[in-house]
Amino acid sequence: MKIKADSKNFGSVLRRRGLRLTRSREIIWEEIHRHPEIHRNAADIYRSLKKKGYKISLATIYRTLNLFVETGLARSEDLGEKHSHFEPDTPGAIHGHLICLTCGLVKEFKEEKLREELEAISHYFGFKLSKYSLQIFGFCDKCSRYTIKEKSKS
Amino acid sequence: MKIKADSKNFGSVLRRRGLRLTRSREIIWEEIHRHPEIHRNAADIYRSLKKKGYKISLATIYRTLNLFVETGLARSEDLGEKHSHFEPDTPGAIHGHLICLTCGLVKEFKEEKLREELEAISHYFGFKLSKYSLQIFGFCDKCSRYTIKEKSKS
DNA sequence: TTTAATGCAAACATTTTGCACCCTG
DNA sequence: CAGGGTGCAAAATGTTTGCATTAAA
Repeated sequence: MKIKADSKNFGSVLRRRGLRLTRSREIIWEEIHRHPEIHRNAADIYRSLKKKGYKISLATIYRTLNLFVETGLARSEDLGEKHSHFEPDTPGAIHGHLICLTCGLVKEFKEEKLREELEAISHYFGFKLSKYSLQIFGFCDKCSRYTIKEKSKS
Repeated sequence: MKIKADSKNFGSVLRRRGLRLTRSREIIWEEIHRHPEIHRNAADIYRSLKKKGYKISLATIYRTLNLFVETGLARSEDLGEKHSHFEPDTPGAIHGHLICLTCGLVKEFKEEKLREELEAISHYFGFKLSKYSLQIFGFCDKCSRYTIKEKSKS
């Protein structure tokens, strides 16, 4: 838990851009750091904060998350559902996701070799890699033990 | 152009499932095969067919594309825009996309080594790989020659 | 104080759906 | 000619935005 250190960095990133460090932004920042491995969507975050007694509108959640993404403080991922999922963006934390098509389990993985390979591919096609998004869909250990596959309702 | 052969397969896939081979389905099938490398969204396909004189509703386009995806005849990709893009799904054609953040150019690539690597990663985490989705965002050769980067309006 | 940030509701964009009618098998 | 397929319009979803109000700096 180095939320403190992150928070400090978070504040300075905003200040450097002339943006304000508001209570709402702090709360949302802390919320997405609480379980960074669980990539949450805007509505989840909204409900979660409401339950904790914070009255932050969904519009503000969206504006704040987008602002985090634009300033490089967070990233937005498409995990095969219709909404976006958000996660803190720590430098060098580029990774992929394994997603179970049965139970919806999401597991992060990070492979340095893979990163090098993607950079080589980009280079080969004359592209300058900026970021990548990699999702592997399949069936997790537990779910692939059963023959009957049911659709998860995400 | 082996649309003919594909069409035949297309018909039998439907029949095998007790689905009907309608004119609409044929037209949409041919349309997504016309330039399979250009991944198009539902609205594009709708406009394109309308221009050609086919009166197929957007609802049918969606229902048909979803049906194609469910039966494994096509795949749906998220290329960083708010809508989905569709492409024919030929077996073994699993690939990634390089997407230029400036001009929107989309280039497909296929790397056998990469596929093996992803399979190894899945295996390591106890996942059975079913499909994957890989997007590399960056700047294409042409666009990275200019220092001033403008946002594309996709 | 001044101007960015917020809440609210309305607007948007994309995709899905209910229902009456149509057409394939 | 029965049941799946289609068009149309309405609904559902996820996200953005205009505007008046609030609150950082």
